[in-house]
Amino acid sequence: MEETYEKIIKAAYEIFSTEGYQKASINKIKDKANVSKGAIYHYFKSKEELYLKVLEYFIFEFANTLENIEFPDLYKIRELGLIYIEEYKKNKQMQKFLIDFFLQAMLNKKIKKIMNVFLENSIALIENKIKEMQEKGIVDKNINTNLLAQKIFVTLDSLGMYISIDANVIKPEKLWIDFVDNYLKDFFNAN
Amino acid sequence: MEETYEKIIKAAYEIFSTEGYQKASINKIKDKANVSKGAIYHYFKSKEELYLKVLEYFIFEFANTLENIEFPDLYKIRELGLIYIEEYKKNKQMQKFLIDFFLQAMLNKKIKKIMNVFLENSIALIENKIKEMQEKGIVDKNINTNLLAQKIFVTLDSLGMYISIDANVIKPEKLWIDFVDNYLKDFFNAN
Amino acid sequence: MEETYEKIIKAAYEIFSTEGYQKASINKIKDKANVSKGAIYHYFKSKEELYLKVLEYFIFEFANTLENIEFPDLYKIRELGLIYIEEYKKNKQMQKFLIDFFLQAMLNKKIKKIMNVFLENSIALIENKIKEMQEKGIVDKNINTNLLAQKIFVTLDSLGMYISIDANVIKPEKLWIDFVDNYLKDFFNAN
Amino acid sequence: MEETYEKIIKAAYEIFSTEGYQKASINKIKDKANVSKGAIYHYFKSKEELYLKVLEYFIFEFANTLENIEFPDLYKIRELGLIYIEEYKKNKQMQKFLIDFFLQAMLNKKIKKIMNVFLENSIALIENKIKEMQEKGIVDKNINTNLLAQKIFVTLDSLGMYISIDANVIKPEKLWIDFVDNYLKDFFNAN
DNA sequence: GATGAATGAGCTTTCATTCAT
DNA sequence: CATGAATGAAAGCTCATTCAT
Repeated sequence: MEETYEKIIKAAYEIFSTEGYQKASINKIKDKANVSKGAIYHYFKSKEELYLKVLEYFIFEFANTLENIEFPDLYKIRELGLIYIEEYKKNKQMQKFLIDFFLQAMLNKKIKKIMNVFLENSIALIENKIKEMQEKGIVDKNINTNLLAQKIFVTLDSLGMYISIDANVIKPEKLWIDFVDNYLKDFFNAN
Repeated sequence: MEETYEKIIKAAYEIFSTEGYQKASINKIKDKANVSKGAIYHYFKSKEELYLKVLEYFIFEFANTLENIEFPDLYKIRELGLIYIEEYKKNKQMQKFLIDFFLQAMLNKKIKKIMNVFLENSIALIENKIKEMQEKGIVDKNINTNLLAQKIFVTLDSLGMYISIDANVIKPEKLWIDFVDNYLKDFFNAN
Repeated sequence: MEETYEKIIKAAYEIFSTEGYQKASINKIKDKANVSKGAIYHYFKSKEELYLKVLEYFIFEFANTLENIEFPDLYKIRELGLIYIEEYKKNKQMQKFLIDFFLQAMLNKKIKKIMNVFLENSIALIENKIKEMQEKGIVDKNINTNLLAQKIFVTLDSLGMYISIDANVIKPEKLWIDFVDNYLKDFFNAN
Repeated sequence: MEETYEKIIKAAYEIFSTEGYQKASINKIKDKANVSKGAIYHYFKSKEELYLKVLEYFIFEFANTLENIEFPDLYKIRELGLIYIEEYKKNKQMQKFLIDFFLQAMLNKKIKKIMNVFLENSIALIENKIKEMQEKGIVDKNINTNLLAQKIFVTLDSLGMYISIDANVIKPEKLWIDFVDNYLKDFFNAN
């Protein structure tokens, strides 16, 4: 059944995101998924391949979430950021997975490639949203949409990182509000 | 001799920063350091303790570098950032080490504590530089120096991360110049 | 297959009884059993657990042997003791295992518990034999059967110990005959 | 100074008697003795030699204790045994050391030799006490003094063993009283 | 599809011992 | 006399992977 495949992917995602790729073991994954070791090797030829498939799943979910976010106006963006930060504080798992994804990208060329595609897609998605807003006249037509998208992505990404390690010197909400008010607002048309 | 201790620390730093904490093995470290396994365990009671000592060493070096950087004026800051980016592209080791430091901070409470101290100190150092500039009249007296320090640190840190994974969608130089010209310049007094 | 499990138990019993728990190594056991290290850890989660399972096996065998011994009359008991001493002199392995079992019981609470159960069962077995003899009128009806059982067990156990270290000042046969003639005979009914 | 030598012997005795020979490590001994590793190897050429010297020390102390015990009459012997059992219940260290001594005697020929000498001397000491009592007319002149000495030694030794593992099926006091009243009394002259 | 027995390399760590100082 | 740095073999154990069933 395809059920087994999905059970493995989900269990693997959980273990990878709590332990990191290296420390995660096939044994823990099989226990979490409640399948046999053989079942895992039936669907995935190695731990690395399993990780790559989990990355695919993660990236797909991530893109989906991103796609469904609406950026109607500057005020809403500020609100959304704060909600997103709140979410992060509750669920640090995704951020753990992401940071390990970065680390593995440094150590493994295949993963580096996937990371690049992931970044490209994420930024393209944000850029598209910005372009839609340009068409609606919300955002200034003369700006470099790609650079703005990069900026937004990098800002959210780095905030998430500091949240996930409970860095108490870094104040994500303040940085976010500052970012929106002192930076983003310049690209929005006054209404 | 203290020589052996330092040889181990330096070799460990190299191995940890190329392989990450989990994948790094005492065997590889001993080979790199050209010492015996026993020598490592003579100085460090476990792999974890060795890592903690390497962190200390890393943080000390990092603070030293930070302290010696001069921020005379906005133009120079822009230049310095670009040089720093160039350096990073050549030597990705430190950034790899830093990202693994983040990951380990998520998985291990002792390391999380050290990470917090590291962030506090780094931001305090930057804040001091900004205060000096305020006294010299270079920077606006009314700004929140701590938030600005956070901002600078977070920006440099996240750029370093994307550099180290050769993320080609992210253009660190452009983001840096944009950051200086559209954000930092507001805090500087016009001359 | 169950075969492997048994091969490991038997090899482990041999190594444990010739080297003692601490000196016995998984490597020696795996070589003796002709299995891989992984196979051992597939069946037993640690060296300690393996030892506990070997204890189980040993205790089962011991109880079996005890149960099959017949104590028809005083004369036969004296004979049986001598045969048993002769057996011991030839095969010191069991006694070595037993003495190490005692030592480990002092150092490890789990083993101490097992030792207690082992002693209880052994003494209960002997006590039952004595009660049967009471019913047949061979043994005096008024004696404390439990104390007598303790006495017999302790005597045999301590003799075995001195045999296994080839203590030449201790004469097990003489002590045994003395025990039967000067102590046991008082509990038997004259015929 | 000779002080160091003695500090090592005493620390080694403590560690050997709490951990057993195999598990005891030179490191733990040096920490307990508060001396350097080199100091240990200055006085003892190996762990084995150290153990042999500790055995010497132990045997000397044991003989001393034995020698100072007085056996004036049967009633006192019974009392003494009970006191001795009480002592054992409080301090199990010596018994632990003794049982490990037995185990090591099975595994190592040098230790086996020492064990034999130890047993010979202990039994000889007891035998001498019995002979003194014979001369005083307390004990029957026609008995086999050596066998009686063996009997007493074996009984006390085995009781100590069961005490040290907290064997709750074995009742040392009852066994001792039984031993005195049903066995020993036959060898004493009526008064 | 799925199981889990089995492998063996490699892991971290301990340890008795040596030796220059 | 005494130190403690250094060694390297061997310990218990983990783990990704293979494969017969």
